[in-house]
Amino acid sequence: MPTIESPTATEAPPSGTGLRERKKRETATAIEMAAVDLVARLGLADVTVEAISAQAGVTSRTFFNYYAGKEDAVLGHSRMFPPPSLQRLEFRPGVAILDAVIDALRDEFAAFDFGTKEFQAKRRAILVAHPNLLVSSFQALDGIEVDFALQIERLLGDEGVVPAAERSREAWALVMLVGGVLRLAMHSWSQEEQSGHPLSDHVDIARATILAAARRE
Amino acid sequence: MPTIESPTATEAPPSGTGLRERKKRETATAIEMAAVDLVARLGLADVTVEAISAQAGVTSRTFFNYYAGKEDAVLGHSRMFPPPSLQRLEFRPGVAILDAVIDALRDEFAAFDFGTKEFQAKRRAILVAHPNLLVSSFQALDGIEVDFALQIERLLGDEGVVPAAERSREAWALVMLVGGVLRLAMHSWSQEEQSGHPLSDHVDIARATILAAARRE
DNA sequence: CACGATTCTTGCATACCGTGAAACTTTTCT
DNA sequence: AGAAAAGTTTCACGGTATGCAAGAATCGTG
Repeated sequence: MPTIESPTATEAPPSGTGLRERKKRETATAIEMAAVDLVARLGLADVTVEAISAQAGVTSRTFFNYYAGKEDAVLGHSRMFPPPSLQRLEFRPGVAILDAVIDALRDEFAAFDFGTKEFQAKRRAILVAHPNLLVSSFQALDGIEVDFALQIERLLGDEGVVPAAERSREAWALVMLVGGVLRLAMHSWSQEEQSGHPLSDHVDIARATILAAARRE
Repeated sequence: MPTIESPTATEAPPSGTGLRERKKRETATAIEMAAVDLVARLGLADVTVEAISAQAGVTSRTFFNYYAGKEDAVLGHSRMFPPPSLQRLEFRPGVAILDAVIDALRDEFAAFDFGTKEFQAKRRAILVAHPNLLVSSFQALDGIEVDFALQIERLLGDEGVVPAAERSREAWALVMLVGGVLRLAMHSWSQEEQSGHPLSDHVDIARATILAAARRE
């Protein structure tokens, strides 16, 4: 081995190790910043991938290696980094599955609050001007819902309340509920005047609101 | 008046009158049929707009007059005919707003069941192979959600239960709930083996499932 | 039915999108 | 240092989507 091993590094470093990984992250955020900046100033339609790439200092071909299009770049959904998964989520008695799933997704949402206040404000403005972007946000990220449904079905099995025959339908219902909660949270977050509460607060309120609405009927 | 009035036609015919309107509908369904047929056989990626247009007997330029892309053509979301609106929906005491809204959208869903059994089966197969299409289906149809939220807010005002300050949030929560119900219905409909129950049945089941899931927490 | 007005289709031109393949550069590992 | 792995660039290409102007079909009216 050439260099001295970093201490407590026997465990495989999952990310952030090495220059390569760091540069990848830098490129990803550079593109994301450029995309948010340009789209906030000119509008989604009047910004080309080429312009974003130029401002980020890469070729447009590289852009497409990271993001599938402007929309994903604005939202920060890079192809290079895996989408969230519920694989490691375990059932805990006393914790509602809906809550467990939403909590598990908090980290993903935290990424939306990264950067300066100005940056967040720009992104919020974009989401106000282009509400359709919210749809693809944290929902239907290319089959992610299927994974979610399977994992939730597994949790339902561990819970043991819902009969096996109903679990798939029930799991998909929960997926749709979670999706609704997250989208509502994104909506109120984007509508908020000035930079206010973090997204996680909006998630809590959104969950309470949707559950209350469902119970009112 | 040039021609003899058709009997019982004192009421303004809202649609389907005239040769022009009929031809428009014919062209729209011709494109839709061609799109579903080709995509079912070759897959979404291997079908070009040009191929769909050719099979439908129009130019690709005309195709784009009717649909924004293959996806919309497969789903039957034509630009020529306005998306559903809740403008005319009125509050009725004793009828839950969620139910009223869903009922009002039934007609749109009926359109999904049109055509031969084979045609419906083809479309179901497409939706199984391309679950992402479901996302854009009856949700976020280019700002339709904003209209929905406003109309639901109006209904909430007529109902008079929710305080005014909470109505917007509540309305959006209902929008997300309705969206979840419709998407769940579409999902189970598309997953169904063989041509089975009409979509409206799936809507009823989906609504019950989601509300039950929300109440279980 | 004949006329103008409206509406839809078409063809052309154009810009952008998104991907594959091969050459080249940078990082990693030993 | 040198080979292997990973990332970027260049080039090429087909598909997507829209604007515009000319032409054809339909509608309303006298």
